[in-house]
Amino acid sequence: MLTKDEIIATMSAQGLRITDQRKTLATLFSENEGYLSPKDVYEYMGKKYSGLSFDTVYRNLRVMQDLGVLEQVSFEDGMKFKVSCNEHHHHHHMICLSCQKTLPISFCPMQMTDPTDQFQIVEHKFEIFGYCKDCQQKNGHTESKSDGGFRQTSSHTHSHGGY
Amino acid sequence: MLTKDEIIATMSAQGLRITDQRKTLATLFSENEGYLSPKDVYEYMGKKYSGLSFDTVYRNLRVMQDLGVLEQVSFEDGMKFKVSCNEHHHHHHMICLSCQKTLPISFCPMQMTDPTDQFQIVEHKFEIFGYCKDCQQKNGHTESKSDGGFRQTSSHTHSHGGY
DNA sequence: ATTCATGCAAATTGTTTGCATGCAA
DNA sequence: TTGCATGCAAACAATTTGCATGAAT
Repeated sequence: MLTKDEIIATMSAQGLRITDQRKTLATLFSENEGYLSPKDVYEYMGKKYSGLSFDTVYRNLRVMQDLGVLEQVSFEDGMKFKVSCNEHHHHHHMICLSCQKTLPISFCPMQMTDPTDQFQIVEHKFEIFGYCKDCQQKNGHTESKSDGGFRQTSSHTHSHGGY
Repeated sequence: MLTKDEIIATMSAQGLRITDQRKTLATLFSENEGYLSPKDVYEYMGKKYSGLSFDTVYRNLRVMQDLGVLEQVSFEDGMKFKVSCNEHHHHHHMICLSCQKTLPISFCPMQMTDPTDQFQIVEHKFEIFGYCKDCQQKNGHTESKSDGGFRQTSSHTHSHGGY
């Protein structure tokens, strides 16, 4: 993941001004491995900046995502942001359903071309959801399938069959 | 995919009333393999029902998704709905970036357990995006990576490397 | 006849935009 | 000092809710 300094350096290199808010944003995202909603960010920042406005949060999130220091992902309950990986090789993610931490995995199932040849493949998505070591211990998530946590999209989420 | 009659039968079996609008919804989704936004549905239905209101569309989409006859997926540009697959085995999807048609694929990359053993795996998502045969011919989508079509989430969408 | 579905209006929430002021460079 | 960043207000879009009426059972 990008560090705070890498984030700031990138923004500065692109001609953006390094305001105090943006420093705080860089810190927040570099120290938090999970996904954050605009509201999460607003509430966190609001503790430090009394007159904070939502539109500035949105603007900065947008700017940082355009710059590539943040990644934007749409979840069922809206858009969320996380700091970009700086790994330059192709990789996928394991996402914790409890703390939303994401771990990169280098395994990619997409080595083959489409066996049916029906499709011109452009891109793919492969994500694993579960509970990370920390959250397994903290919350005793040993039952699995507890529906409490959020989850990305509902596509074929209904459990037909094992994994 | 579920047929119109299967959709209606399911709704009826659950005690829902089969109104004319709901019949039309069943027809619309059973005859359309792609994802539809609430607005898409509203506009289509509006042609037939002059006084149609948006909230009824939302209510029916919600009801049908709760019943399991529709699947709801969050895209970058909002929620979309498609008729459920009635295939009961575990499977994944290839989604056309042009017409949004979805084809089931039986290949599942998730046969192995987590090699790093860091994660208690609960579920996973594997989706392939591209252009189906029809759209390749119609639109000459041979270049690939044209950014015109919609695309689900932006997670590791930035193209670093091949597949 | 009962109960649920619908339309209407309004409320809520999420997000964007225009403009004047303030601050980083 | 100059232009971008911010706060404020307002616009806009997506979605939900309360209530009275109408239709399916």
